[in-house]
Amino acid sequence: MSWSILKLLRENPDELKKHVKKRFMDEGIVDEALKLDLEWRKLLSEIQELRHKHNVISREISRLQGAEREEKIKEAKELLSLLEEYEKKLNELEAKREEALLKLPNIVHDSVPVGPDDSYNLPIRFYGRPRVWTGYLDQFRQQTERYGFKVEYELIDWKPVGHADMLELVLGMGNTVKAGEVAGSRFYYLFNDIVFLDMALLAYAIDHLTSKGYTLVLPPYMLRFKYIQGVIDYATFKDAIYKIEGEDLYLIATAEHSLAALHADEEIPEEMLPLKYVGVSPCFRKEAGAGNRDLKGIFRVHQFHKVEQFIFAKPEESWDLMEELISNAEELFKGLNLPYRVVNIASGDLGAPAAKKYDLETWMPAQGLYREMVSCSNVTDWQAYRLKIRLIRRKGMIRELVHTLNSTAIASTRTITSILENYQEPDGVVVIPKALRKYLEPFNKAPKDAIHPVKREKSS
RNA sequence: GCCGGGGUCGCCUAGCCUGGUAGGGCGCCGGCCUGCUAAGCCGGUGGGGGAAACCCCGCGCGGGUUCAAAUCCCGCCCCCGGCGCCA
Repeated sequence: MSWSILKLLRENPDELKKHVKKRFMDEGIVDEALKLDLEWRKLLSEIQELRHKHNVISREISRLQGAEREEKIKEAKELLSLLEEYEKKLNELEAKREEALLKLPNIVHDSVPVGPDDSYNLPIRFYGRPRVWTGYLDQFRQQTERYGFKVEYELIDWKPVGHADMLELVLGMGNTVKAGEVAGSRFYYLFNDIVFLDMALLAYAIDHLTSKGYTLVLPPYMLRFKYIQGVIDYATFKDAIYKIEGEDLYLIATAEHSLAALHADEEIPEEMLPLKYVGVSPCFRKEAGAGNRDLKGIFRVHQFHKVEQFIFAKPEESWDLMEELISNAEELFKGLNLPYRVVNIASGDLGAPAAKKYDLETWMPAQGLYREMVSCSNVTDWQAYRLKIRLIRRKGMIRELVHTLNSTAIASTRTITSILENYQEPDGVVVIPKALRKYLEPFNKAPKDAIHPVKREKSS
């Protein structure tokens, strides 16, 4: 099993450094990993030689009798005490090497824009006709024309109410204050129409993707450390992952995690690939690194529902399949008629697992910004190495690591915020996207055409 | 949670009591043979180190006993059956 990153580390460390440098990470991690790998291999060879000697003697003993036998047993014992020393050193070295290897990020694909942060993210296409409030026209242009795109828009002279105020004040269908008391900030209670909307969004995404042949999965919401470590890097682990006290269990931050683990330690015949899944699960995130960003409302929260696409692929197919994933997500947002752009994420803003990442960002009329709704990554063999997910080539029975890819289909609360802003009328009514009506139909009390502002009996 | 049975190469299985290089079947890969096909025959079929020869490791995971552990001992995980509890 040959991990592309380890191969590159050994054969061309300078090339690997270039990739690390593109991410604006410390190249020292490459030197460190290389050094430890070399030391480990050297010591391993020495130990294997000693073990060999011991094995030879041990086999002799079984054929010997009397004094000769006693002599050999003594010799074997001496070898063992030497080995014990060496092996202790090896174990230490091995742990350090492992740690160093797990720190290595994926390579950066050639098509990824190079830059230290999200300001270098590159929009590659736009869809829809955003509603732009006159006050935001300049910044709208900044987010479109600066990149050479001429995006048609509808100019409006009223400023839409932000999603957070829409939810709690205008519609009266959410309560983050009470949730803050009982659970903390970034939690929420949602009521009635918004809950139906949440469910309808999930059903819409599930329906769309299963129709395309994706296998529907309800996965575990918790995983053991071994598998969590297999799917994310340390930074994500620290910022996002909740632990169950007293148990080796961690709450997933996305169904991606459980879906990746679905084939851990397995060999997949190449003719079975690609394996396409659509998972639905709650997502739990600490948002530890978020500071005060998006503190209001339900845009950035500790728990939400998400429909997630996940593919296990042959390496030669993964880049085409990444395009399939993002276009699936685009179909969903086109269906909702939410104006969006697709952004090629800059090298410095990529997570360690991803070789390339697209975000789908919808226009948020009340913020005057395109905001992330979908994240779509080709992780190549980064997760497969950690989880030991291999494919078998029929020709020659060769085993190699699969590529894994993941993409949001719909994240419920975030998409709701987008709907609250984009489908908002001046009178506070929120029109329901036509594509969702079908999924609201089965419920008597679910809204079908629009969500109406709360009636305030004593208001002026 | 308790009692019992189990976890061996991609899959199935032998070996465990009685410690001494893990055997067989299926599948798959490569080859031979056969006018085609089937059958048959031979070899291969886990991970790692090494330029190679070759060597090391590997029987759910982790420890222990031993010159030597799939095999004996301890802890943990998972599966099956029974009992209990419970949505």
